[in-house]
Amino acid sequence: MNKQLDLKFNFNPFKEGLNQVLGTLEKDIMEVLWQRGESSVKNILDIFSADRDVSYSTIITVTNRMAKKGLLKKRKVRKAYFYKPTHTREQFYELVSKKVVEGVSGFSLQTAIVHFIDYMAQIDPDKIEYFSKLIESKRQKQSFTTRTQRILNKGSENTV
Amino acid sequence: MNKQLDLKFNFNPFKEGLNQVLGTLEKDIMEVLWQRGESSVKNILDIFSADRDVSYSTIITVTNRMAKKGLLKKRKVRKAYFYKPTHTREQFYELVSKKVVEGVSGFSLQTAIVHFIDYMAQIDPDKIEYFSKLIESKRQKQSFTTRTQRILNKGSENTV
DNA sequence: TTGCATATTTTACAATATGTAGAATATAAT
DNA sequence: ATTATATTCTACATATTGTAAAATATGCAA
Repeated sequence: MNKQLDLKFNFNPFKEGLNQVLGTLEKDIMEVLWQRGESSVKNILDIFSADRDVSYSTIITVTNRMAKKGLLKKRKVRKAYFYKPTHTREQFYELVSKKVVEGVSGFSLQTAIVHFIDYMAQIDPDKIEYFSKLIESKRQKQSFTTRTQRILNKGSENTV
Repeated sequence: MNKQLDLKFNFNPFKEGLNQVLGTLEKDIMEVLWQRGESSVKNILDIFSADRDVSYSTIITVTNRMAKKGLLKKRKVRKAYFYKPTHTREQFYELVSKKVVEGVSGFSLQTAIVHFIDYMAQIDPDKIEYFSKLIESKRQKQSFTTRTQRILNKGSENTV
């Protein structure tokens, strides 16, 4: 079915950015792959060597685990495997964001609403405008849908 | 300072309700304590015995870990310790919700907004109304603040 | 004060997640 | 066939959560 559903992750709200979802090494590998595109372990290691000191087998272990988790796809080329992200950076952010928003909304919608607006107002007041517009369009669609359904229902009632 | 900040947790959006934040046993213990109020390990065990089969020392281990994590407070009475939640159920939901909303907003505000509204529209269309009102009040406060600040700034400019 | 009932602490094992890497094994190319 | 390279296997460390036996402490009753 949907590949996105294969992806499992935890969200740590006490960390920052991608580290809310990925381990430190996982994140660094992901970044390399998003920037460079499909790469071998060697490739990844070459880019790391500058700043990090991590062994070949460590990278393999982690990339394989990431593949198992649905983060990466493997492709064999000669001797070596090449890895590439299952999703683009944008898709990934989408996925995570969506799942967490749904999660926290399911957890406590009322509270989530309030904190969400608070956060926006505090961090990015301009977003409130954008938000209002989005809401308006949703409301319009909804009332349209509602009206449509009412009509349709009446129609079927009449028919029955 | 703020006790709430002592609380650390992970959020698993693939689980449901309190299990998004707590382990299964942790959650069950928390539920008992919220319902019964401060209780001893014995008390907790008595309530469990009906459905669960878990040992005394297991409960102790877990309650102590929960105390260490900031979920519970211990109080010695005679031989035994009594535990009670650091936060009420409502406070706890507040806390978690807030932290996760802030977390996911920091992760990707734009995306979070969209999915948030989508979720509301889909699950609880009426919430959109409530939401709009909240937004409106925020906008009002903001524009008031902005106006006030503009005036204040002008004042200081004039003064300087 | 001694001993029992009760409670805690200590210790430890299991599973899962993540970081780490040596050793053994496979494989491609010369 | 040998060598360089890559993978797989195995394993250890830390962290979280569930689990509990064994050892130890403690309060009370006789």
